[in-house]
Amino acid sequence: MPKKATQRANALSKIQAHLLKTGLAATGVRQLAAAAGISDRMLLYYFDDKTDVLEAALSGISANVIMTLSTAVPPDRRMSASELIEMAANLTRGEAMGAEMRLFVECVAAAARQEKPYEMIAKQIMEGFLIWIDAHLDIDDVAERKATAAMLLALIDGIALLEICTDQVRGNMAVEAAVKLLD
Amino acid sequence: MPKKATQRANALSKIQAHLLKTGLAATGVRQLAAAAGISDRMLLYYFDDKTDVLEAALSGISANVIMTLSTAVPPDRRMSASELIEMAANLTRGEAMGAEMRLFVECVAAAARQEKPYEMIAKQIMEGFLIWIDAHLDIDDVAERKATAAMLLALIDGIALLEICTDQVRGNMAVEAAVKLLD
DNA sequence: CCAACTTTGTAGCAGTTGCTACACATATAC
DNA sequence: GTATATGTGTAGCAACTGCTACAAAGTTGG
Repeated sequence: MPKKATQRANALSKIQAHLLKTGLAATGVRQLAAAAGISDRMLLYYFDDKTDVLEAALSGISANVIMTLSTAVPPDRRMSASELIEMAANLTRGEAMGAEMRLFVECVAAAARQEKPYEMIAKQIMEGFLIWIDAHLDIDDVAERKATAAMLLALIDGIALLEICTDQVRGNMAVEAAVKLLD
Repeated sequence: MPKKATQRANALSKIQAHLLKTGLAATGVRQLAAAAGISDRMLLYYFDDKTDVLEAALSGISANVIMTLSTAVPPDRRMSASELIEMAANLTRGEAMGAEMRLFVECVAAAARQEKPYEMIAKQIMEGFLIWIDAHLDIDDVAERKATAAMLLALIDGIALLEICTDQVRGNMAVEAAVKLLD
């Protein structure tokens, strides 16, 4: 059996934990290797290069995010925009996905400057989220549902941004205002 | 007369243009100096260090953003949330502030990892925006107005994020849905 | 005109970056 | 058992980072 593959997987999960905890601040090969508990030499033995590491780690996290979303709500469950925003806010702002959202914002920023592999990852999470919202929105008209989904996603992402810059209080206010308005 | 001060100011404006065009991707001292058309040696003669350069440049841009906002709408003009979101979206997504918003997102991401001086700048812009929204919202109840302002700001920022990751079409959809909903 | 001060170029340091060459070990294949 | 593939440590390279020492040139006040 290929020892390489299992050790690669092992390193990967440690690196994902590291990224979720510290964000994209420490993404040097030596720092990633240290987080995985191995030498940089071995990190680059398990992976092609730095981009390969980050791509694997982040797309794994992205998959987890989608997974978390889809297991949190039964696939056939539909709800109003008001209910949905409340549920989404609870998920994204709580322990379930708080770290992921922060990391996601950093990916989007890196995507803004066309850095690899962040562009792809940011898009992936964004699209996954959009599909999830769309699937659970209780709106028949397709165009209206898609537009509402885009708006709700913007709202969720914006609240994450708001909380990074200010505090959770302001986030609460925004969520409550949105729930009340949409109700 | 202090030649240093004027040349510092000159370098600063060129660096601001550079940042607005290329984002935070090229913020090395040599690259900033090149953007200003001077040697890195001189850049660090006009400024204390790299942080000093970025702080001066970004806080200047931040001031411009606030200025743009306040000159775009007469100070005593109040409007509904619907009108306001439409106006804000026009400003932030158009030529007036598009580049600034992208840069702002990058600052927030850098702020998320507590990098200097981005934390301060991101907060500055966010607060300025919040004040502007609050001042023009036609809602009497203070708590409700503050909550609505937070929500609208989240919406605007979220739309910026959405457009970075996907496209302007999705941004349009989100804006239209928001305007219709708030109306 | 000379001394003091401001401005500028050349060169480079010490640290980090992503990555690799080389050597050696261990395991597997025949 | 010998050859081939897989794994791992040591060392280091070339490019880059922010920053600075040194020296020379220009500018100014007396």
